[in-house]
Amino acid sequence: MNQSGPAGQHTVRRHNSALVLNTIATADGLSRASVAARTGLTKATVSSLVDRMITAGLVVDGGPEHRVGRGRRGTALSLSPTGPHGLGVEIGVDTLSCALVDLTGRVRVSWTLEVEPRGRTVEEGLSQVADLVGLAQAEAARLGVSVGGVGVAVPGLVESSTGLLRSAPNLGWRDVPLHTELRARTGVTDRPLLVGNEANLAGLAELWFGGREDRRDFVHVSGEIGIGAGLVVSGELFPGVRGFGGEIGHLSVDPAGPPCSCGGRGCLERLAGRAAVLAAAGVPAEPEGGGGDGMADLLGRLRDHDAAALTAVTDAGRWLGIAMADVINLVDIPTVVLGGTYARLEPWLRSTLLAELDRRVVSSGWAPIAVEPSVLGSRAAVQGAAGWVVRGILDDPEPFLVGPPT
Amino acid sequence: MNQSGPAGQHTVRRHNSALVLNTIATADGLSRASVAARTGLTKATVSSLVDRMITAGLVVDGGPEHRVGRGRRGTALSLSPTGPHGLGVEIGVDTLSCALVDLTGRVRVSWTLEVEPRGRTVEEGLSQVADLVGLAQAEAARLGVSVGGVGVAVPGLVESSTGLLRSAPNLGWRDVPLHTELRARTGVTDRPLLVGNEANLAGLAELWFGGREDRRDFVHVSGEIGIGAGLVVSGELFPGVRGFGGEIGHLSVDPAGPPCSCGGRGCLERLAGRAAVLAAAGVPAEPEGGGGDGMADLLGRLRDHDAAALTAVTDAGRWLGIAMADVINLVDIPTVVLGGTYARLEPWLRSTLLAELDRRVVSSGWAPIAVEPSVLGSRAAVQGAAGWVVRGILDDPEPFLVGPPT
DNA sequence: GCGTACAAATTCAGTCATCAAACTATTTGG
DNA sequence: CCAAATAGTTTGATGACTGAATTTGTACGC
Repeated sequence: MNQSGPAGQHTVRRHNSALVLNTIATADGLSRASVAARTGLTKATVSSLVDRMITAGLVVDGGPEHRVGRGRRGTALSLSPTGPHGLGVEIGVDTLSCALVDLTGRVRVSWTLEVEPRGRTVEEGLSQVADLVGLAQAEAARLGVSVGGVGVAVPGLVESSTGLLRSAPNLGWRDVPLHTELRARTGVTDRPLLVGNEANLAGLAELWFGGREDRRDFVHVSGEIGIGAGLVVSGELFPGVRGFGGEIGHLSVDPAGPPCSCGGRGCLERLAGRAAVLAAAGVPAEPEGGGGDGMADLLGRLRDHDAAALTAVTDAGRWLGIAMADVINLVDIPTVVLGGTYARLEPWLRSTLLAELDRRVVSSGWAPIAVEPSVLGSRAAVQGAAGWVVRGILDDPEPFLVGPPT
Repeated sequence: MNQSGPAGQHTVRRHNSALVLNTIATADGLSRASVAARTGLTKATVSSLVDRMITAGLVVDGGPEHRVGRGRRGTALSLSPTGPHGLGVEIGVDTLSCALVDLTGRVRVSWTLEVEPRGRTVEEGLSQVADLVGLAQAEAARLGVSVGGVGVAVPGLVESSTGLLRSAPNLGWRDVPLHTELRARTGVTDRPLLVGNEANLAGLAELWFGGREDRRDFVHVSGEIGIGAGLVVSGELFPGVRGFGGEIGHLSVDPAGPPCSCGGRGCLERLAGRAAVLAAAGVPAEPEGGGGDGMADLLGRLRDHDAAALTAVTDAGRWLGIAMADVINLVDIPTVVLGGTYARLEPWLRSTLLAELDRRVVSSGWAPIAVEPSVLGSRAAVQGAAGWVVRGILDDPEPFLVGPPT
């Protein structure tokens, strides 16, 4: 049983509102009649629901549609570009990013701040985030749109029930009550403020904005400084019980391998993480303070067929393959999407990765596994964070639909 | 969006019926008033719903409750022991089991047939199953109860959308359309006939009948001939996209380890499976045709503090720990339940297993992991299969609640 | 140029499940 | 023996959907 409460007519309304709004979202420009046909609701019901959404400013009633044949033309419905926006923030290791995204998923404005990497105190970090949110809210006001909520992406383990950041090794943060702190500092108290893991949100961004409406099941691997993953199943994130899911960085791919900072041995991150790959390829170490772009260097070497670079990357593909095989055997997902750094390395990783998958995945015989590079760039996580808010609205628009004055 | 269809009043009824029935199921002997209080529904609504369930024979109106204090006594409601039963079947390697389970989860009758291990053709196997189902149906008729559906547990990969058994190495079966075949052979066409993986169903059995109503999140490891797992999250099985989830038998715990029949190297099953542990402990090989009980032998040696046996089992615990750490890092589950063979070995496995978990699980620092032996015996999978049917009824009783004649 | 066929959208009565509140039934405490 | 408390039923109101009829708008045929 879905431990949910009692249902009443309002529940029906809620459900159908979401259904109609999502239908409009996935197929822009539908008429009321087509929405009715697609959803199985009556034209009358759809009209009633759509009217409320129009008065609430979530949907706009465009001009008449273009269609051949006789009969009256329907009016094209679309998500309102001036409806509530999602505000996404990403707390990166050396950047702080922010984006305003409208209901259709389009990025309206985005900022990226270079910040002092590491060594930042929690206090500094939080006030920087609060400032940025304030800036974005001002911008939203200038654009004349409201902010429907704030989503925050963090490179660490976030307890979903409390919004507590348990551990973010790359930031050097531990046990920071992000949700409470940011509510207080940003003054966002009457709208959702969501905090989530950066890799998970990047996965969701890929789902929503990656142009793969057909693919509703995949693992999105995002290799930035650490390695994380987002498991997307049936078009929804699978975050695990407390929200710590998808932590593939410390899957043990070689129990006899080199020791890792986490205490284990032969962790994926230690063997196929950015630092490990660059080192194995012989790329000079990146200075701690940022600046040097080892990845560009590596890509150059790969294009020049540098032997060490090629070996380093194909080896990484092998380790990644072992880890992904584990993931697929465990949660049975047919597609691997390579994001972050791995997206750019995909051409060179691909063959060894696929070879390991074919060999190790129990179901590979009759259900081949697809490997694809992500189409989103480094902004995936911010977009995911903002999109999270937008999704929340589309999936439950009821709070925005004030009762009609009648 | 939960790609579900339109909602109407009937949807509300459905939801609330399930809610009320589940409330009665989890707390036997409640009165209508208490159900109303717990669910948040009105007394009037609860009365109306309960009445339908009583006329449908799902619920019985017991005598007045015993309670101190003033006020009228309520009438105790319980699940009807003569309501529809779940019929579970387990196709094992050398056994064929079957059980009739009532709505409360009690096993009413159960059979176990020893059958020729392996070498059985699909044809033979299927007709044996059909015969057994026929037998059980006859018994149900004799008891005067109806069969609400049939659940079948198989040691192999079952595609959940089609009920196709893709592969069952230990049976030697491949690509058997179990669902269609069994529908045809058993004549069960108007009631659900569900086919699922044995390890997954054992996990569900642990959830429903293991007396752990509080624990709604765990991995259940069942080590019989092969090693499988059931991931239970928020009180529901997580079967993966196509139903092949939980295949931990071929997680690679040692990439440089011995080759496995699956083509990989150092698979968990190869290192910590029953055969491997027995061999490492120096227990004489079990004859192919069954008979010898190597496990009893092993347990004897363990109690006698036999060095080889102890090392074999603690090593297995270590391998299992590596695999479980991967599982937990990936899907973030706080509890490991050891079922099947491992339940009996738990006292000896425990410490090395826990040690690996503590070391490798990223979240172990602030969220300790519990390890517990299963309380269910070898009948777990059959019970799970039967319980699956019962759950289906409790979670959607509507089909059984014929409209009142009024 | 005009009527007819056709499709979109709205209107309105009907249905149905919930709720709130009043009412009946039962039991205890004073 | 009555007042207070609790269980369960009855009744009318509310709200959301449906289905059919109606209105509005567009194109095609003559």
